[in-house]
Amino acid sequence: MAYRETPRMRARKEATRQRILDTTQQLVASGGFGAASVARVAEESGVAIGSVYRHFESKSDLFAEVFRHATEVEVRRVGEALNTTGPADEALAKALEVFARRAIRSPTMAWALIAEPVDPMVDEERLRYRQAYAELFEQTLVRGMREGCFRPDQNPKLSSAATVGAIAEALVGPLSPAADGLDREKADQLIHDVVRLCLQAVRAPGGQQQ
Amino acid sequence: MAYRETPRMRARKEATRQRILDTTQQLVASGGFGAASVARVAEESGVAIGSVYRHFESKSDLFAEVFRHATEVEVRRVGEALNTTGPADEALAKALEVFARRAIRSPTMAWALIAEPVDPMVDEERLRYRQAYAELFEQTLVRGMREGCFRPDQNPKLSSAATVGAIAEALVGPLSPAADGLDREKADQLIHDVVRLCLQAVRAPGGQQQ
DNA sequence: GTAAGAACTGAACTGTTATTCAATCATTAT
DNA sequence: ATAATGATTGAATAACAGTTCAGTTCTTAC
Repeated sequence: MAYRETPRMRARKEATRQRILDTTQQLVASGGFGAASVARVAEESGVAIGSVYRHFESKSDLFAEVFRHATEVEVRRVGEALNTTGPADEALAKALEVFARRAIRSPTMAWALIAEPVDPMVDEERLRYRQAYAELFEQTLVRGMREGCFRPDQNPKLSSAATVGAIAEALVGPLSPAADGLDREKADQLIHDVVRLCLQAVRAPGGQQQ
Repeated sequence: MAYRETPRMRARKEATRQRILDTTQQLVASGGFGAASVARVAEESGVAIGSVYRHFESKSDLFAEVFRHATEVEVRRVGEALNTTGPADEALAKALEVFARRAIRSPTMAWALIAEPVDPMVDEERLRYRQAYAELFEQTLVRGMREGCFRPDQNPKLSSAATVGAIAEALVGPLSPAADGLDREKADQLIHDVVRLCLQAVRAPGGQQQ
C-alpha cells in the first residue's frame, strides 16, 4: 500500500499550524483582528490561502484560538501578581501595574483583546476573558474589604469592571497615538498615576495614602 | 423657463434630509453605526438608496453629522451640570451622574459614541468630542484642586480620561446585557456606586467622605 | 397643457474578503 | 520506480456593502 501519516509529517503539519497562529498573533498585535485577513495571514505564513483552511475550520476558529492564547498569557500574569503574599492593596497595585505596563507596551493588542469588535465566536472567548479578570480582581477586592484596606461598602464587581475600563481608556484610548512615542520615563509616570488613581478609588477612607 | 426652487421644495428637501438624519440616529441608537447600512437607512426613511446620496456626500458624511449632533447634545448636558454653582466636587458628581444616567438609558448609543470603531471621518469628530469632554472635566478638576477638594498631585487629563473609561466600562461594558432589564432602582444604585467610585478616585485625602 | 429642469429611483457596478475545490505536488510503502 | 493517498495550491466563487447613473417622475413657470 502507500501513504501513512508518519511522525515526521505530523510534526511538520503541527509546525505549519503553529506558524499560522504566530503570524496571526503578530498581525493582530500590529493592527488588530481587522488587519488579519486570511490572504495576509497566508502570505506572511508562507502558505497558500487554502492551506489555512486545512488547519482551521474558519477564520473565526483561527481568531478564537489566537485570542484564547493571548488572553491566557495576560490573565496568568495578572493572576501571578495578585497572588503574591502581602496586603490586598499592595497585591492590587502590583497587578494593575502589570496590566497597565503590558497594555502600554502592546497597545494595539490590548485594544484588540479589550475593545475591538469581533465576530460572535471570538466574542464568546472575550466573555470568558472578562470573567476571568473579574473573578481575579474581585477576589482580591473582597479580601481587601475584609482586611480593612478597601472600603467595605462597595460593589466589587462594579469596581473591578470600572478599574479595567479606567486603565484601558487612560492608556489605549485618547492617549494611544502618543503611546508609540512614549519614552520609558513618561510611560512609567503614566502607569504610576493611573494605578494610584485606581487604588484610591477603592481604598478605605482613612487608610494610609499614596 | 421652468422649474425654480421654491420655498416649498426647499422645505420638503430639508424635511427629507432631517428624516434621514433621524432615522440614522435611531439605527445607531439600536445597533451602533455598524447596523446603519445605507440600504437600511434608505428603507426606514422611505426613500431610495440613491436619494441618500442626494442629501449627503457619502455614508461617512452622514455618519459624521449624526455623530456631531448626538455628541453636542451629550456635551451640552454634561457642561450644564458642571456649571451649576457650588463646590467642584458637587458639580463633578452631578455631571458624572448625568453622563452615567444618559449612558445607561441608551447604552448602545453611548457605546457607538465612545468606543465603536468608525471610519476616519467619524473618528475625527470623536476626537473633538473627547477633547470637549476632557476640557470640561479638566476645568472642574483643576478648580477642585485649587479649592482643595480634589487631590492636588494628579494629572487632570489622565483623571478625566480614566473617569470616562470607568463609567463606560462599568455601565455599557460587561454589564450592558443586563442594562436592558435593569429596573429603575437597580439602575440608580449602579449609577450611585460608580459616581462615588469615580469621585473617590480624584478626591483629596482627608476630605469629607461618601 | 407643456416644456425645462430638478428630484427620485433602484438595478447595476465596484471593491473587498471569506471560502471552496479541481488540479497539482509530496510522501510513503512496496 | 510506482501506486496510493494525503497535502498544497490559488484561481474561481460567493456574499456583502457603498456608490453610481440612466431612466422616470415630479414641480414649476408660462
